[in-house]
Amino acid sequence: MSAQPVQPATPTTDLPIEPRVPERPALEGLEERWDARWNQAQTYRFDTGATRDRVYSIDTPPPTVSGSLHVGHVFSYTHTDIVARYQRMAGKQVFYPMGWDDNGLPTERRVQNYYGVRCDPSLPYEPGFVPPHDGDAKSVKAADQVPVSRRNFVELCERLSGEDEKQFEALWRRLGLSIDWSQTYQTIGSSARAASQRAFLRNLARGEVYQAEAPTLWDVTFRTAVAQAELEDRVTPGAYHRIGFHSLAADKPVYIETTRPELLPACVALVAHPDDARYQPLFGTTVRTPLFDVEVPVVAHRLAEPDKGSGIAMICTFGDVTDVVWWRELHLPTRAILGWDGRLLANPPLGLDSPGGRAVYDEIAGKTPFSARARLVELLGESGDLVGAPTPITHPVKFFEKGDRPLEIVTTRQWYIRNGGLDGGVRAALLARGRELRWYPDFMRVRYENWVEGLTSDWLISRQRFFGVPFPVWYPLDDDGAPDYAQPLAASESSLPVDPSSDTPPGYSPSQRGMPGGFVGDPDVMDTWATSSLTPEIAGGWSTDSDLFARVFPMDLRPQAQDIIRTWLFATVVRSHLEFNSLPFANAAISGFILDPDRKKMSKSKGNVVTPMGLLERHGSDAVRYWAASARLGTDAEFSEGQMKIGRRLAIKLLNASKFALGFLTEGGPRLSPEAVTEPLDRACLAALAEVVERSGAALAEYDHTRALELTETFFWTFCDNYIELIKDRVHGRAGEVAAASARAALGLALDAVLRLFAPFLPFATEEVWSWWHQGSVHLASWPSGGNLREAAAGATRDALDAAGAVLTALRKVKSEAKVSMRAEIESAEIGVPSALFAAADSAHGDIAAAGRTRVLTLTPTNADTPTIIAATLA
RNA sequence: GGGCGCGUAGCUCAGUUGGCAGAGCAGCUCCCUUACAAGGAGCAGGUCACAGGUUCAAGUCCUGUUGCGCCCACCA
Repeated sequence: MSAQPVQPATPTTDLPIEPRVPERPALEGLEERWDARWNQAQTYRFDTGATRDRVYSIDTPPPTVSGSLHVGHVFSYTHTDIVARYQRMAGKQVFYPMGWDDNGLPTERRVQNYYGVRCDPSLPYEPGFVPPHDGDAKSVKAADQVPVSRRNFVELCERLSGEDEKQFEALWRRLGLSIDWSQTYQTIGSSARAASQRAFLRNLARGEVYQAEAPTLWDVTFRTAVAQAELEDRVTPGAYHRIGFHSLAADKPVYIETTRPELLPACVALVAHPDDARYQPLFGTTVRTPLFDVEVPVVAHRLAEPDKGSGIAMICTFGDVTDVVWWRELHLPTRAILGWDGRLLANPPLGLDSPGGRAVYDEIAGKTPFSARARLVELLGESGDLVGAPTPITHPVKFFEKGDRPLEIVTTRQWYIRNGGLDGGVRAALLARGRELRWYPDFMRVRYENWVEGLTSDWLISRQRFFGVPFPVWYPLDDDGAPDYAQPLAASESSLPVDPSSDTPPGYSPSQRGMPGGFVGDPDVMDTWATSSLTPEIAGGWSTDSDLFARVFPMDLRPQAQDIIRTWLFATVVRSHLEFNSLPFANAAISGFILDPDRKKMSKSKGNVVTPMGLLERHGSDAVRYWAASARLGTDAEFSEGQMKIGRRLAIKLLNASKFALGFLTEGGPRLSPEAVTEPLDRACLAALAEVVERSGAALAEYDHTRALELTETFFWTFCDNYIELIKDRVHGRAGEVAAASARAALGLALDAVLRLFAPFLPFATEEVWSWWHQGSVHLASWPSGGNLREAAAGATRDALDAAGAVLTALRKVKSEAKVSMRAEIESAEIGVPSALFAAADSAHGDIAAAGRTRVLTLTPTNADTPTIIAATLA
């Protein structure tokens, strides 16, 4: 994406230079200026020569390019950037790539709507294809979309994604993400397809993927199988229909209650709980289905719930996943009636033989379940088998998360990856991986464990779609032209990526496609998670750049949202566990969501929608980052422009305080010599800062950015409001040159450290100030050293700073109560100081008196907790 | 039905191994301009959801209750 540089940017020196401070420092324009400079200087470029122990690698979430970025993205990507910037300053080479997710249904739909085309893998590639529309083809009906080959479709996708990527990159740059823009990938790109197919082939060779013909949850709109991870329950209205089955063993009908009477022709048994005395006499007998007159057994199973409906249920093939369990465990026959299109099959199922039953089935064949139900309810009413009126209820129904019609269950041949859903050993190993991974916050681990423990099937990775990564396999055709699915023909790894719909398997010629004795390509594509579960491998250059891969894999960090732990995180762990027998990353940082209770009100009154770029322009990027940084990982945060204003104020304060401090460092270059710091107050300030440096760095190393920011911010306000005020007189030289030099050196040392401390949070303001008096970037400077500051403090504690600040507060209170200006002079004051603080306060006596404009200041030890005003006389 | 998280000042939230309840914002009273009015000083404001228990001592640990949010769960 970015041009290749001649050589990696040299980490430039951060030696101080003669400060050049603007007359009126401002935040405006800093984003454009510094983004351009960082880009030009390759500030964030990953050094591909760094050894693994010096590398910190991040498995960045690839945003879906067909969607749009919102404040939630700004929020969580800022958290990651803070980590990246801290690790870089802590001495690591940071591998911080960016991926674009353009694989999957959202992109497929967007390409269709944008260009007016649809993907048809049976078509040949058409070089130079020009789509019928370019920009708005939403009104084009599905039937009028121009069919194109898969390769053409993928090309259009890449073209469209390219536009989105530019906008996304512009936003990330504006936000100040320190991404290495030479490291980008697309999930539908060639290398991602190759990686996805390579991983599949290796799984296949080791027996970790397999095909099975089995009942599968099926979306009738998209006409594709759906995986367990993509399901969601929606509470949906329905109705219990009480229907009588004719019993040969009992003298009256057996009543079941069902919400899906249209599945009556698919009924293969009735089931009740083995302990249910009402139905025990019927176990082992048979009943006949109403209307269809099919003889079915009455069976017992522990999953039948006595208090649900009438306590006895009909088992159909297949109405729900419980039916599948019953069917499998009780070895029942199959009477499928639903087709891939979600309509009832044209022909009645096996065993539906009576002329009367066939006549009824003919009436509903080809109908949707909805209309078949309506007709059957009529017929059941007429025959007297339906008792009373249906009882309306609401109940949870399974949906594809992107679909809007209930899922059906259809028997199909699919590919599965063994993920522990059916294998206790694999499951235990994956649970162990979950414990091996360090989670931030730790309780998110439970979501992983709950999910793995609740798996009921292997991971279904095939989708009956056209756009996506195809399975790199073909099937030999026998002499009758029937495929032999048991003997798939695998592509060679060196040929990847392949498209079996247009490429030819090894050992065959193109003319043998579809011919007896020839071959046919696997028509399906992989689930999008089957590819995005390989982001560490794709970004890290697995099998394409083994040198890079060895330096970055396993990654150090996976940042991601909490709602895709069961999908993205778990799937990535599965693939890495199978391929490398390791975790794909050592740490997982889980972000919370953004809550916006006032969004409606805000939009209404202001008449505009909150877009990320608008926020950045309105408040400044540092301000928005400050808001994001003030929320902890894993915690939902309130969208708060008020918090952004506070961040903005902080950034401006930083500019102004820096301007003040640097004003005293202009002559003869900045003075950062620790030996010059001799005054107790100055030493105390540096001692306090040393502690902040150490605690803040420790917090960032543990992904606790809120703590780090809070520590730094608290120190900074004390620094501005108390320390600077206390030394103002002295730094001007009114207490002599030695005392002035001490203050100036301390100011310089403190400012230097404070800028580094704030750099991960406020990259623009800190870089701006840094440039006033340093060569190079603050973002390539090292994290400040607490030890150096302690050395300059020469054994002092922070007590003098705290004590002097507290006494100064007392003097300010004198003026505040007298309602006079803080500049007003006090003739004389006697302040009682807690004994424990007395020596510390007394050591800064001159500074306090000067800052408090008190001609005669007397400090007296007392037993009170805080300094108290004993006597004061205004001048 | 199971699990996880949360409940602290008007609002948003800190509160570490139990040791005198904190910050910011909002509010109130003041101070204008020699780094900064997108500034500064001061003040006021809490039954730590509720009920038990452990302890010299509980916002913090244990048990239960309750409210809110999220995740999972088997559609008869």
